[in-house]
Amino acid sequence: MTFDLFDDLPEDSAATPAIESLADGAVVLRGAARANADVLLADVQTIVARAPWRHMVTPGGLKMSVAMTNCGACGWVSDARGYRYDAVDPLSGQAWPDMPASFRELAASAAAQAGFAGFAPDACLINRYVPGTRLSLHQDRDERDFTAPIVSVSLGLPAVFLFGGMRRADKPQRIRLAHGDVVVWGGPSRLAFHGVAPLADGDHPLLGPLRINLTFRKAR
DNA sequence: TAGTATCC
DNA sequence: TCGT
Repeated sequence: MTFDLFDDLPEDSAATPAIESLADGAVVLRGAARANADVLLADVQTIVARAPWRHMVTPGGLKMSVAMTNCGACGWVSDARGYRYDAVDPLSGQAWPDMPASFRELAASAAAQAGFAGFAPDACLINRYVPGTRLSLHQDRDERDFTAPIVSVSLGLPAVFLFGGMRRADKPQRIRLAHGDVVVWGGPSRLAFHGVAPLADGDHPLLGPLRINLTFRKAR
């Protein structure tokens, strides 16, 4: 029997190519974070113990549906004053938790596989999605230096990632991201509009009804 | 990047 | 305008 090797692959580990190209400078690394997912998730729990999940408020005064926290030298924050990176967690008045080695190593390895050698992120935004929550189309443009890529790690429930172009009006590609998938975008696509479609219901073996996303940036 | 109205 |  020729296909025995594929019979037991879980649904989120389809026999797709390891690397898929989305655009110039943008790739999906299928399953790149799967092997270390348990370590990554344990590290998320440690971070959340010190920097709890919170729903940030946009400059327009609306509460975001996705819960967030950060680790690293600086963290992305949004409030009535706007979007920015801050070395201090406004909830605790303390520095954000250190970025774990598991995070740094995964981010650097994924970036290198995508053609961005030497990626050393100083910020990791951690997003928690429950079914029904979404992130509408936006650009990551609060960083000081756009030469470094963005590295985005998907854990838990699958999501539809929206990857657009340089103009908000550009029709986004819809990319299904499963547990362990990593997206890297940089260079020509560094400022591409992107977002996440409303999360579908589901129950993940490790996370239950949750999706957790790690987004690594070089903010300063 | 304040605050609000409105729409895809 | 990383929101509804």
